[in-house]
Amino acid sequence: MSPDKLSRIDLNLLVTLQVLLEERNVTRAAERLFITQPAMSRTLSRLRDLFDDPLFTRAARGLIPTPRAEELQEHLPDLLNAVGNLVSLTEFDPATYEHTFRIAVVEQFGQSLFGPLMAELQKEAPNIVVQAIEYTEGTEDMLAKGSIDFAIDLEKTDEVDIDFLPLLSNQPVIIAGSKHPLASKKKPKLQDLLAYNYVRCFPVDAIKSVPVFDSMLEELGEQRHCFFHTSNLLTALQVVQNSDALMAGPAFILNSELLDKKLVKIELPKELKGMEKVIGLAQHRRTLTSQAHQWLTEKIATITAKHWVVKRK
DNA sequence: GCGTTCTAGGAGCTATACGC
DNA sequence: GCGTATAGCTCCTAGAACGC
Repeated sequence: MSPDKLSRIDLNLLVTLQVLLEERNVTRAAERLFITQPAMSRTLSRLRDLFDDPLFTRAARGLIPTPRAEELQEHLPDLLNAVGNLVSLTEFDPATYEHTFRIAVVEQFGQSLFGPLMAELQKEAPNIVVQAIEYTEGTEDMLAKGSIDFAIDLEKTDEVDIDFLPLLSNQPVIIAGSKHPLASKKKPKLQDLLAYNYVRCFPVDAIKSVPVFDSMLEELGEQRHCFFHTSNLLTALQVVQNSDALMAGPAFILNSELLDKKLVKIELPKELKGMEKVIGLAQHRRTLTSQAHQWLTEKIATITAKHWVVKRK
């Protein structure tokens, strides 16, 4: 049935039909619903128009349902219960809540987020499913259209319908192989860093988005040469480990177990120190009042505050 | 744009006719 | 006689029209 036809159906008609089917008597059905017998008779008339069926035939005592009415009687209780549940469903309970959340995230961040997040969800909200979507150029549009729920974003958008919750300030770190010439240099200069190739670990499709390190260099009128692009952190670290290339990433990447002794952190030159970018959680405004989204937002904020702090220097 | 008035339609009421 | 259907009425509400 089309939505316009559906909109013409008065839900009260179905409630009345249910009572009529139970009582099989117009007068008693009217008493149960606190209306007069003629009013109930008129409602029955409207029900007959709606279903294009007499629904009941008169008998010496009360009414006898037609086959169509008996058929409706099989479905009405479940239907009315479902409507009742829909209306009264106001309390969010993570233990029973069923939903699939889609979160767009740059993999470097996803590495440190989804492990602890899913561990908590498994315990507290076992019916919630999370789909991690790779951050791309179209992520903002997807957020606006509702095809994703959240995006771990590198900067606040100008889009008025997108809410941005700051999670942490991010100062990138430079990773290199342990035998890299800069590994032992205590105070490398900016030009020292720019003399080497870089591995760009960032979504390859996000052409217009600029990694934090690149935007910092832009502010200084500099740029780096990236000779390898990948969105896969493990692959990126493998390339760094087996070449003299450098890689810039968020500071909490130092917590990653993927960083073994074959990789070291390079000191940032003084020009880059103190230049930070805020990473935040973006979501469309229409989900701000959703208890489930609020709950997950708090979880993500708590986890990032706990796990995105650098433990390893 | 906002508030007031008018109007049409829906729903319930009483009284009463009709059917089983 | 009991229960249902209908007629005619009133009341309420939403939308349109109008004036400020």
